[in-house]
Amino acid sequence: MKRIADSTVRRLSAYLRFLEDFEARGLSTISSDELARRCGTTSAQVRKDLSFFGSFGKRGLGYSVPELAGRLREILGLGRQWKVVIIGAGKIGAALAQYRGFKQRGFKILAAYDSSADKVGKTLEGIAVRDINHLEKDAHKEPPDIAVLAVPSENAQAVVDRLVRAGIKAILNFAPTQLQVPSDVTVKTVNMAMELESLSFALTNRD
Amino acid sequence: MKRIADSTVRRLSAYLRFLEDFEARGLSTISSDELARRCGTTSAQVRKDLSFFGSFGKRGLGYSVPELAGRLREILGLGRQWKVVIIGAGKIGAALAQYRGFKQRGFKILAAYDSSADKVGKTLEGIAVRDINHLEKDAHKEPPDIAVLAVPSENAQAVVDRLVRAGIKAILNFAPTQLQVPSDVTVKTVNMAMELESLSFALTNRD
DNA sequence: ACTAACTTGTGAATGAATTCACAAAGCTTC
DNA sequence: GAAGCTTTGTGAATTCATTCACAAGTTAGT
Repeated sequence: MKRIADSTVRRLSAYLRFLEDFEARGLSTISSDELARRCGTTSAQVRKDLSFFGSFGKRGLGYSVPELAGRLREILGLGRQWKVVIIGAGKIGAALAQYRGFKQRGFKILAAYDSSADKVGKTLEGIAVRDINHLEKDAHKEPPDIAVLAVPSENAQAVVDRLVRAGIKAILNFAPTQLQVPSDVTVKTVNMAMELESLSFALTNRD
Repeated sequence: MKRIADSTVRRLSAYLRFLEDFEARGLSTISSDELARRCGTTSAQVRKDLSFFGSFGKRGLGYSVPELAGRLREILGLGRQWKVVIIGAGKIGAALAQYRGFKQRGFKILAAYDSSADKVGKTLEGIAVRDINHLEKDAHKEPPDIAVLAVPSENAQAVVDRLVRAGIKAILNFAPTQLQVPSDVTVKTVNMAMELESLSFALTNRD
């Protein structure tokens, strides 16, 4: 299959979110034009994005909302349950542990890990905080698919090396640092500082 | 000035973060090649990114670390203090209030706002939680530059409309929804669900 | 002062993503 | 079943971003 751009995947995700709202309101079809308006893009873009995966619409009519939502879930790999571990039970880790979106979208949090003695053994929103040294053994018993990395920048690369050795192929990184991983491991970085600086740039350089 | 791509701005932000580390270690010059390696890009990309704003390096030698860091701060608009308000004192709002990066980068949090009676009047990490109905009056006295939006999706657009009317030109949005704003207002959206779904897609569609 | 080794800055070339534009196909009305 | 209105799917054209490649400037060694 042709390589799909990251920007395309992000839009598919936006389309799905909107379709789920739309479906809940009982509406059964939608045109690329309306979907585009609601998701901040253009109808041509919507159709091009979908065309990479097949043709799901009816000319003259539009798309069946439940069918398109189902196709998008399938494309995005949301048909199955993904197993997630959270690394780092500090402030960000704790905030993530209570984030509802994981369960809603079929992401199951297996455990959180930390190295500090005053966190290990506690629970965060029903999630056990385990000693980071149990990571490899636990991962061997029940391999996680995704690791959410919420540790200080200084430790991030060392933890990533362990995660990679433990066989993890997908990392959501909250540490504001560039991570080195082999090419079969996918990393997405969420970086508040970067977003704030983009806004600062935009405010500074507007006409 | 020529329009600068968002991807460029995000890289500048990454370069700056790295230069600050590098400077703290007492190193005084760096080549585009090393900067690129540390930030996950190429030397040509580094030089092209910088060339939009001037020429800061010395041929044969590289860049002065403190000078380049200074230029980047200037370009990114970090020379001044930006005033920030947080809208929504729920879990995400509370997590953001304690985020150190704001102060570190010169972003001053003026206040948090919420509509629920059991939050208003409390403080979050030394930040007053005020009634959302005071927003307009407060903004008139001391106009915020940036609003961080941490309210439920359902309310997000209504709040944004108020923010826009109050004169705010930059919004960092944590609600997983597409916001409508006039073209002179910049929005950056941080969307966990989208990142997770990108990872799910990558795991599902790898060769 | 000359040579060798580096490294920048930048047009030109390439590659990637978005937009255009229109034929093909579906519905509705008469 | 024909005319009129709608909307998809997709090559072609365009716009945007990255990479190439090299002249020009700098340092160091002899």
